[in-house]
Amino acid sequence: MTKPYAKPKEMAELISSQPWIDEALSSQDEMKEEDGQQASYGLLAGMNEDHDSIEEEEEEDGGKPKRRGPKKKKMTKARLERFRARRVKANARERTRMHGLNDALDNLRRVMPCYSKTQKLSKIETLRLARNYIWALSEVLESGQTAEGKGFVDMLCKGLSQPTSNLVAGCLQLGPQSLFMEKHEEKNPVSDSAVSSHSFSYQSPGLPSPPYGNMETHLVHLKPPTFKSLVDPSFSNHHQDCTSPPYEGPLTPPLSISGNFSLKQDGSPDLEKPYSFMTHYPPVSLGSSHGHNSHFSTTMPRYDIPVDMTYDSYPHHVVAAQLNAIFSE
DNA sequence: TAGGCCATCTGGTCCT
DNA sequence: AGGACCAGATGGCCTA
Repeated sequence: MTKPYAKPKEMAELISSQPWIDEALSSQDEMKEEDGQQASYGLLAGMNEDHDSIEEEEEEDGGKPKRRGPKKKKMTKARLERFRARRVKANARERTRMHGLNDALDNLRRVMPCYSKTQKLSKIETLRLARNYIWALSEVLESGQTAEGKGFVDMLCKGLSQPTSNLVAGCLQLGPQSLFMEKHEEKNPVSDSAVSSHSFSYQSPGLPSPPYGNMETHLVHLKPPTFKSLVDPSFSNHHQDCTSPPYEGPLTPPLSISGNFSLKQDGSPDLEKPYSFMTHYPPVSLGSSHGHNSHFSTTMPRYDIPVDMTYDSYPHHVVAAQLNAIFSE
């Protein structure tokens, strides 16, 4: 793509040498007011092109060689008006689109192991942590190990910046109680207790001694409230907070533990390689409770899940539903 | 002050 | 034709 913008210096020269641009710039100011945003150089650059085309026509009159391709029309006042109107509309749409994208990203932040209103993860770190989180949970489900300890934290922090790693590790040091408090009182566990007050610093090799968070701390942190009732049967409906509506959408697409990540040699997910969703899990209801799944390790919480639900079909498809809810807006 | 992050504007491309 | 999506450019804000 060629660079469509006039540099400030070029612009200044244009303005000083071409009175017609003054007029155009004043209409830029109008656009700025209409749009409520800063004026940029694009329109000016575009008009510069038009101006060039006018020059070309003049040159052609002067007998110089014609340039191939369609002639550019002069930027008449009517065309300029239409162009401006189109651009203003397009800008508004683009802003709306980006706001939607940011909202989805915010929803994603809320279901990450460390969510803080005051200390937001950057966009790129949010996506990296989300990738790691899904990967780590999948590993936990596949291996039947507990979601605690250095290994889990290591997986979560893979490829993250040092500050984000500190944030995550700090969050995972909190027990479920703290997370409940955080959820209900909108407190910030990171800045309030884990990081700020203790100057906690996570080093990937050589982690501080346990206890870290466990599976419960992760699941209770998740929304919708289904997760809380899953890990704590006493957590009935009246405990469900109102910060997010319950997810009522379809539980698709289901995730496959082994099929979703191409792993590198060191075991980390290889995002360069495409993966395919495998749809071998039938939709299941989470409402009933007919006993427990004996495949979970003894350190895992006991889940009330239907008997027809197998080990590898249960929690990660809930995670999938969660992700589905996030991105289905 | 440099660098990171972000919001916005913009033109190009693809799709309906 | 118009909208969605994308990537480049730009300037503002913040922090080390």
